[in-house]
Amino acid sequence: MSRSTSTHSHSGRAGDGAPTEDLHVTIAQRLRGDGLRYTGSRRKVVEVLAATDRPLTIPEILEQADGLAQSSAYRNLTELIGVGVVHRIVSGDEFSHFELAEDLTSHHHHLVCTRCGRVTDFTVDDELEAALDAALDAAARRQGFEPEHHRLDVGGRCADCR
Amino acid sequence: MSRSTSTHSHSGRAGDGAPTEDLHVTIAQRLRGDGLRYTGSRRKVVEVLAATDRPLTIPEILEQADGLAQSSAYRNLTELIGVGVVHRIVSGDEFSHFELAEDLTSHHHHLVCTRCGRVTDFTVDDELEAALDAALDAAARRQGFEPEHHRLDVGGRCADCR
DNA sequence: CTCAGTGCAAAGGATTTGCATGCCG
DNA sequence: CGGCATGCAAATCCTTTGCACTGAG
Repeated sequence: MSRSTSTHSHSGRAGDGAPTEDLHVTIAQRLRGDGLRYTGSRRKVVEVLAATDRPLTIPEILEQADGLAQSSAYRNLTELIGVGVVHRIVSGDEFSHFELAEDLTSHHHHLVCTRCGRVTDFTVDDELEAALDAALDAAARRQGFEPEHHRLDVGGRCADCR
Repeated sequence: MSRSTSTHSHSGRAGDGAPTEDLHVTIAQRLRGDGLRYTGSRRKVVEVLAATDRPLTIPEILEQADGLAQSSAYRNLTELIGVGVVHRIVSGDEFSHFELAEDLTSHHHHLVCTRCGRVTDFTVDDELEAALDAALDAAARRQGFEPEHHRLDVGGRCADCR
């Protein structure tokens, strides 16, 4: 839960200095809670994900995590997903995209380019989000469904592919 | 493209009699427009999808399309998707789910069970849907993104898996 | 020391594709 | 008849897994 107290909402850059150090502390704790270690590889993966403002694919992650084996990347991500630190996005037929879990960043949605597959984040007005949440909850329960989260993707052409 | 002028929105059941006959006419036309044929296999696939009220997987489709080869089912679905008659849903790691395109049915969203993978349809209030649509459009364009459609999925536990 | 983590290579599994044949128009 | 459609089997390709070794506590 711990809504990260990070001063800035991880605008884009970062991933190095100390501003996000508490992020790593939080993650280390969650992993430890499951008897897992926050190794250099895992931290590197997290740093790569934290340094960008959009979900990344395995190839993109490996590109920045010098020397990390592909299988290790997949395994690390699986563990991180297991402790709720990372979220996986499946969008299309290509590679899956990975991002830090929303409770480590903030609730947002995705713009998925139907041409190049690129995924970008975006948010909607809080008020609308609340109304949406309430409506979804009601509609789901009406069918005996217990809602846990919602995912809102907008498909279309990104600025580069228009 | 071509906002179909189909009169009714095909409620749910059906798939046999004549009430949905114009659905097949529409589909046949779209296929023909691309030099493709509306064969028995393809019609069968469409009938299976039209006869249910939720997206189906390839195994589920094959179960009802007696004798159809798996590769043909995939190929038929690919062609049908190509002419905008069928839509593919990727939700998780398992099989993809397929459903008739929204302009042949009606705009709706999905409840995806995180345990058994089952996908069910649901809709939200028209007013909220309109507000949502406007907000998404604005947010997308703000990033130079040309929105084409939106997909709203709610993850959670279905009635059987609670 | 002990056990989780890692790399490498092989296995898995949903989906795609090559090829010869069947069938609609 | 000509070309799309279909089956079957083999190939793809992202992702997972087996195994032996390395490393952190």
